[in-house]
Amino acid sequence: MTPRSHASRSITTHDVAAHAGVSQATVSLVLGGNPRARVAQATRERVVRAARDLGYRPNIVARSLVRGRSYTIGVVVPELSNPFFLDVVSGIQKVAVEAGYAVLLCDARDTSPGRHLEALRGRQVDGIVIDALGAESLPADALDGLEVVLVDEPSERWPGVASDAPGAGRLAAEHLLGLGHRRIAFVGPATDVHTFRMRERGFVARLREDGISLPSDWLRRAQPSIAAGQAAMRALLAMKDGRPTAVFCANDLLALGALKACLAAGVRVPAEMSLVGCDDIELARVVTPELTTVAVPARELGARAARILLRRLEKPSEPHKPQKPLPVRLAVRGTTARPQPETER
Amino acid sequence: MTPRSHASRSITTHDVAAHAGVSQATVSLVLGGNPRARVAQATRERVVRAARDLGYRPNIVARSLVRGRSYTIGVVVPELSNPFFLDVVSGIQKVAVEAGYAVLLCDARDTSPGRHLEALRGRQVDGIVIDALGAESLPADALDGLEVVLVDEPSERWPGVASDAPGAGRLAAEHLLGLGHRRIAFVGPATDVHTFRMRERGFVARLREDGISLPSDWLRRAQPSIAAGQAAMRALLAMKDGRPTAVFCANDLLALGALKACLAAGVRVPAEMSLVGCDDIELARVVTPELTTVAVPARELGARAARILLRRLEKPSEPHKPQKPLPVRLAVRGTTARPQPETER
DNA sequence: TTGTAAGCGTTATCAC
DNA sequence: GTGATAACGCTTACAA
Repeated sequence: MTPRSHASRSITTHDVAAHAGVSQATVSLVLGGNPRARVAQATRERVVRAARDLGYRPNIVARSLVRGRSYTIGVVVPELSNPFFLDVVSGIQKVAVEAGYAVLLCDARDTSPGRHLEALRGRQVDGIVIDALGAESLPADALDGLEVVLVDEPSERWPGVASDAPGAGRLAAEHLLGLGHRRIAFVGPATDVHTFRMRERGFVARLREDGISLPSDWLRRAQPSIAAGQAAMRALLAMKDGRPTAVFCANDLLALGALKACLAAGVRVPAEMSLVGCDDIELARVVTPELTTVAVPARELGARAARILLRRLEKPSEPHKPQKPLPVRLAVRGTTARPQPETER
Repeated sequence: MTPRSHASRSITTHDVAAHAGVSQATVSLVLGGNPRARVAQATRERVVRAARDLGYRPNIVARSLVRGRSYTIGVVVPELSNPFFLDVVSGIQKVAVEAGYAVLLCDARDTSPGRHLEALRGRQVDGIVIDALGAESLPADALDGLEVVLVDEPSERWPGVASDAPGAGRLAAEHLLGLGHRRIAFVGPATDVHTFRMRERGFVARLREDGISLPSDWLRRAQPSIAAGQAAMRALLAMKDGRPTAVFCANDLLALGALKACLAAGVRVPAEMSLVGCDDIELARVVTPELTTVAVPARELGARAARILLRRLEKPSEPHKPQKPLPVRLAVRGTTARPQPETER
């Protein structure tokens, strides 16, 4: 006959104490995992047995209250429907869960970051990871008294991790240049996201080194979505005085949209149009032809951010030494090729 | 001079009470949102002002402890990387957040459902939504004393919501049959998921009504992933004695993989091969040609599940009246067409 | 109508 | 080593 947890009320340290014939405090000492808790071996065993027999499970809510720490962190991302952010989150989650922290996920698409932050504070989260959301532009006190780590976003106020965004742009430019392209366009998000700006900057800088500049018509702004990428590419294809032979899109979603627009318009990729994306989300290898793109280590970005956050939570004093941006690499696949020898439109 | 929250310790009801010149309990009465709290209008206003001035924010952890409810629910899904589940989750999240609940997301791919459940209990979640995960097969007591709602999974023990899975299969079969296909194959997941089994059943049943049966070679089992769909389709294409002219895949991921395999093998879609998926994830419209599929209302599924769960949390007594399965509908797009007139091979 | 006081389940500081 | 005991911030009878 195993002891039944009668679902009515759950087992507490008091129950365990009674069962083991010790005081409640002793149970807490034994089960609390406090390293410097000196308890006799015999008592310890009795307590552990009793706990196991009764199916004791510590109440984290109560622990949180007294310790003033919830062992929960919040994560705010622009939109989960972009697989890139999902990967970042998955990296965070892995590290956090292993360390005994729970993760409260917030999609800034449903609800404004400010409101998410409010809710997270109410729940006493210990810290927050913010990904590409302009933390600086939040209500000044929205982050007061909270440990914050930023992903892909610079700040002198908080620590963070980032990928090598200018490097990503350069890599894309280099690849296209190496293939022999000279008529090159860029599709970048309209939203003011630091990473995107830097990708653009690196890209343009590298082009300029080879004496190539982007006519303003060939610098399209769009929301970072598939649909917007499609629209941008349609506009590019419709240009009267010749069209580009290659396009770099600031993220894969845009590139996927651009690819779709080309195929829909009967423009062969990569024969008539080369396309380079950025992020290397799983989808990049689902489409045909597979997307040439700059791979960004999303999961690793998330994992590092989480590690930084947890370390700061454990020892708040320790100063943060800024990390080098994570390297990116070019993944050459099916959407890039040399420009056609004689195609002036 | 606005009052500063000195980051050191946050504002409590005591602070507000002192500021307003009332007792702490009164503050709780006013701010606790208790409907039957009778407080004089004047005091109420004083308290509310004080709270606002000080920037008071209720501590949900403390509230949880005393009320025995955490206002947090857990959600366990097979894998977030399948956009279908992400949609379900987003539906849940919307409803939950609006009602003041937080959501703890668990991806069963990282960690076993059993362990997730353990962690969720420790955090005193009030209830759990389990999506397509064989709740019946979990350790019997893993769900004891918890409100549980199931998505896409039958059970007499717990309430749930489901989509019309057999209907989805029938719809797919009907469409293919109507187009004139007779040589039809099926790719279904190897894992024993109820919804998938039902989709298959509905599909096969409808085929049989027209006197068509699936040769066992044409019934391929695969993990519900793009890669597996690709492999399954390759196997189908390699069949010696003629290949099917159409394939129904039990979910979109598989269909996307199948499409990719066809394009890679130079098999024209839909001219030489018709493909039907199921779920209607966003990706279905990203590929070229766009995927014909059976649309399943994922977000609505999630939203309903959450509503059922919340209702049960508010009034645990109320019996649950089983809901009708949510209807699905066919989305005819670019991957289906009449079979080629004279193609025996 | 408002204040007093008793917990909720845990941790942590003391005496014993 | 172990056991009282006092918090943690809040809700909720019950008393005033």
